[in-house]
Parts: sequence; structure tokens; C-alpha cells
Amino acid sequence: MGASKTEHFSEHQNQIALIAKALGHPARIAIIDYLLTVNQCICNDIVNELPLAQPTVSQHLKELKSAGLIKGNMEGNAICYCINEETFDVVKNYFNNVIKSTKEKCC
Amino acid sequence: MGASKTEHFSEHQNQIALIAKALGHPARIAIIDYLLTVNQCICNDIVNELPLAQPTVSQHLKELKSAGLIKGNMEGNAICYCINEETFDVVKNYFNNVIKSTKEKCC
DNA sequence: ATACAATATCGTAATATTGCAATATAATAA
DNA sequence: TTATTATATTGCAATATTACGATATTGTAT
Repeated sequence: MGASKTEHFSEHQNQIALIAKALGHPARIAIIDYLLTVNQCICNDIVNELPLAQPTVSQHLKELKSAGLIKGNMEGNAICYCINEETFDVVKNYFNNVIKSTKEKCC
Repeated sequence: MGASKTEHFSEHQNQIALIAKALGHPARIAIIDYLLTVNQCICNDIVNELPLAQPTVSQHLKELKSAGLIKGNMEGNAICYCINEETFDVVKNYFNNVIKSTKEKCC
């Protein structure tokens, strides 16, 4: 087939997978990194910062946004993007919980 | 094109993206969840636990393993898989750092 | 209105992922 | 040896992702 069988998994599993998938590309990690370095929200500068064409960056931003990892607001004819802390909290908690739940090594 | 331009990004960015990508599928999150519920290492049971055929599960396990998220050891003719805490620590630290570095909201 | 700047969308080619049947491999048991 | 069990690999079809040129959209300035 090729399509993920999302319907067979729990909502939480799908949620974590969706967020992780959105972060599963170096360009998107680079965008997050960049948003963290500038404490003001940034718009077009991301295009100049990355070695990718404008439509490609736009597409990556769209995916980060649809996963809830960033927020974007119109500001004149530019768009102001920034980190959406709440979604990062969800995965942060997931990973903290994995570590906490991991028992002693067995292999 | 279609291939990711990994060479343009930092090693750390590629590392985080690679791990996130491996977690970007609900079946693989389900495998991790399952490994956490059983405090003994588990082998074939994963196949019975998931709504996927054995070759598909085998493939998902391979990806989790190659991303360093799980370890697998032969044990007779079965294989014992378990969480590799070290790799989870890497992403845990990444997310904790993102939260810590996030300044006040601006959008 | 016209021009310009910032961003998004469309269309398309290259590549990667997902899923599984069929088959192969490897260890153990009879 | 032969059978059985557990897992991996191969091959292939369906689908998704990545990247970008061309073009559209939207807001601001003149």
C-alpha cells in the first residue's frame, strides 16, 4: 500500500507521531533553531537563512504550523512566525515519561 | 528532486531530525509504548500486539534500531528488543532546551 | 491604478516510505 | 535429518515527501 494505518493506533500515539514526523527533517529543525536564536519573531529572514528556495521554505513552515509547532501572524505584508511552546511541551512530556518509565537494561 | 539536502545542515540538526523521523510513525510509537509496558524485553510478541504483518513490523523495528532508539539481542532463535535510553536522552535534552530557550510570546 | 515586496499555491519530477506476499535464514526441537 | 518457530530480506505496488520554477495572492508604497 503505502499509506499509514493511522486508524489502528491510539490518538496519543498518532499525535506524538505527527509532531515527530514534522520535526523529522533537518530544514525544519533548522527553522526551529533559528526561531530560538532571534527573540523577535521572524518572517522572510528564514528564507535567507536556509539553503532552500522560497517555496520550499514556505512548505516546511506550513508543515510545522499544521503540526502546531509554530504559530504565524500577519504583520503588514510580512508574516511573523514563532515557536508554539504548548506543542513542544507535549513532546517534552512524552520523552520525559519514556525516560522515567524505562526500567533497568535487559539486553 | 525529492531527496533531503542533509549536507546543508549541521550534524546536530541532522541527528535530531533523524531520530524524530524514526518516531514519526504511529506504529513505531506503539512499539516504544509496548516496550515500556513490559519490563522484560520482548521479541515476537510485538507482531501479535500490532495490527501489521510480520515483515512490516520487522521493517519498523529495523528503522527504530538504525536510529538508535532500540537495541536488539539474539536470545536463542528469538530476538530481545529494548529501549535504548541514551538516544532518548538526546531528544529529551533537545526538547528541554527548546522550552528553556523559548522567550516570551511575540505573535 | 501601478509597482513592489512577502508569501502562498500549483504543477511536476525525483525520491522515499509504507505495507505485504513470498521467500530466505537461523536456531531449536523432534 | 526434518520440522518448527522466529525473524529478516526481496520485490513490488500504492502513496507520501522533497524541491523548485512558474504563477498567484496580498499588503504597502508611490
